[in-house]
Amino acid sequence: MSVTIKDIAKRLGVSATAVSKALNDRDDVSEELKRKVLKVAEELDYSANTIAKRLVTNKSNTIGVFMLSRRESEQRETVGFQFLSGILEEANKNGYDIVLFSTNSDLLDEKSYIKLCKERRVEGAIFTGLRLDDPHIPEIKKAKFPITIIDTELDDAENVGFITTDNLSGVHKALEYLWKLGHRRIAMINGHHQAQVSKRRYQAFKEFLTQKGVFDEDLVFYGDFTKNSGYKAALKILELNEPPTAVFSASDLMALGAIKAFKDKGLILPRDMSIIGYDNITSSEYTDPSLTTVAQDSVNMGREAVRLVLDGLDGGTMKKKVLEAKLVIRDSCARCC
Amino acid sequence: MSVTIKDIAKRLGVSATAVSKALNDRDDVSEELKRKVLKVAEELDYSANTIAKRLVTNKSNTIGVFMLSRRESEQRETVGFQFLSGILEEANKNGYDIVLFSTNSDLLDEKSYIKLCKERRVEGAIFTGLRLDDPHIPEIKKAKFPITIIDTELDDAENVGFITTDNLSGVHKALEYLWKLGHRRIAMINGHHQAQVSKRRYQAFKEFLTQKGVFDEDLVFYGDFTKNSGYKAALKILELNEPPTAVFSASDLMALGAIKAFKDKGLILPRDMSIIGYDNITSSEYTDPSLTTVAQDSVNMGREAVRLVLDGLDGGTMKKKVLEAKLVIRDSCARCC
DNA sequence: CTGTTAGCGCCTTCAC
DNA sequence: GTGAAGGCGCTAACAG
Repeated sequence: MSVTIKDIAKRLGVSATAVSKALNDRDDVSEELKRKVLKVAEELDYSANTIAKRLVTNKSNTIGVFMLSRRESEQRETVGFQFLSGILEEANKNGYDIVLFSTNSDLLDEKSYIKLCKERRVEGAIFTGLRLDDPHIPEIKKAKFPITIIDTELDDAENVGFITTDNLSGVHKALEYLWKLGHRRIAMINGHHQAQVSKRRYQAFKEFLTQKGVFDEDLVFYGDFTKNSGYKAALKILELNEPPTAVFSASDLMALGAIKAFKDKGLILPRDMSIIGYDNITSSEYTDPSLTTVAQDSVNMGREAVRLVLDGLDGGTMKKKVLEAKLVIRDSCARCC
Repeated sequence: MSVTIKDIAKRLGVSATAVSKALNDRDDVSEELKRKVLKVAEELDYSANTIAKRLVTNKSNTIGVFMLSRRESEQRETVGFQFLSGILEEANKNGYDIVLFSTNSDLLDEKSYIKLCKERRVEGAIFTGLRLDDPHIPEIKKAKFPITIIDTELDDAENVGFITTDNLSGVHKALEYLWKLGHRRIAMINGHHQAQVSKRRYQAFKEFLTQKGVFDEDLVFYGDFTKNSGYKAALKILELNEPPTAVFSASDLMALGAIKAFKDKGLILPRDMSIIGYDNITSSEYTDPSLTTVAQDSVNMGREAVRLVLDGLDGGTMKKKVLEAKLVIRDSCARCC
């Protein structure tokens, strides 16, 4: 079949062990043998069999990555890809392979995430797009290997860490900005309840405006992170007896839908309505008006997610890490009234 | 350590062989034993060791996916993610794992793509973003396992297939549309020469306009698929003594850059300039004016890429598959003059 | 420095 | 139906 260390050993008249050691550059082999082994390996076009190595060392050098809720979170096209870039970069840098899993696939319908991980003996896992109503959450909490969840914090889970951007300060920055522009009546288009960020952003929204003495529950609307749901929410906002002067959307995609709705209804933006998004997806730069939004460094979040897993592998308990959110000011907000 | 089939065997007082057969649902074991084995497996929280299985069966059930040129092809954020979605879906459906590799990582700097594949014993591979000047191409051509390259066709490579959308008809549809709107002086913003699609789209562009008798090499400009390069190309276009009335861009991202340049220079779009893109990235829907563009079904391309690999595994020679391109008409083109 | 022995967890023959 | 023996390719111990 394929070339193995035995073939190299035979060719050189030494033992397989010696070849193994030489290939792993261990210091209990002579430099000369190393050279010879490398040379013959080259000649025979030898490739190490990672699978055999993983079996015998009982180490898979693999991190499983789950990209869930693909369908409903269209914005993940941008953000999800950036996560993945960061994850890949950091994992490969540390000698780890990434095995990717997705929802909407037969594999996941039949087997649980954790089962999938165990069978492949992945050393750690990273989840994105996890919903709070996911039936596998109890199992995730009990996992015996380190897991990082992006944007969702689970309690009572020893081996589960999480990484997010600071939703509280992100939302506050956005509102502070609107406040300084003179807006006092501010609506929110929130995401669905199954995303933890929705809760966090809502809390931050409520906290800020309550402190200012102008919070109004009737100005909070709900979508599901899709563009269309943002569109619908915007229409409802316009039906209000006393519409707000500004809208804060919990995601860019919903903000884009809202912008479309406002324009369709004849509003001139940002003159007639200020709007601010969250995520800084690529498209937000190209809308008219371009969208002011709260940005997270998604590539870096991916990197950090891997680092947290790696730390967990080194024996630490899983950490929770919160990155800074940044306000990206573009053209979708105007001074009020 | 972890639970193995031996543990199950011991518990039931049978041999490991019997357990193995039962777990694999083979027909030379009694139904009763199967039931018992399954029950005990559950009790002991047994997970099959995929690694051991792969070693002994000499089958990795893995497809390697390479996402190259991340940096320079920003548009891949959208398109790349869609490819990946399709790949994942189809691979998982067929019981294959996806191992992801990326460029800009130490792993790839040290080892060749093929070496990476061989070591992991992947059964097939899929490449996206491959550049024609990639130093590993000769090695890819000689690969002993099936490979699908998205959007790039390699000659004299037995095990390498490719999948693309029909660039010829895509470009012709775009130009036909402009032609019918009365445009006769049409410029092109092409991508860099290291992408095969650039060559194909240029050929199609040249062919169409030559046939109409109005091809002008001086109206062909080059970018590198980035937004900024589109911006610069647009500026050059405006410096022409006799500027065109329409621009065909080989990518949406460059088109977006061009739109910005035209607007910055005070043109009213599409009145003063019609522009048409290629790719149908998410952002193209949100620009002002929204971008008319040639769309490819990237998710389906991903699926097809996997199917081609799977076909190759079944013994066929690698096929080349061309999907239909579709013109998505939005608001960036106007009737000429 | 090098080789011998043993075994990772599983599956495949081939007896019984 | 079931089990014993052997081995996938590699490395970890230990002995020399």
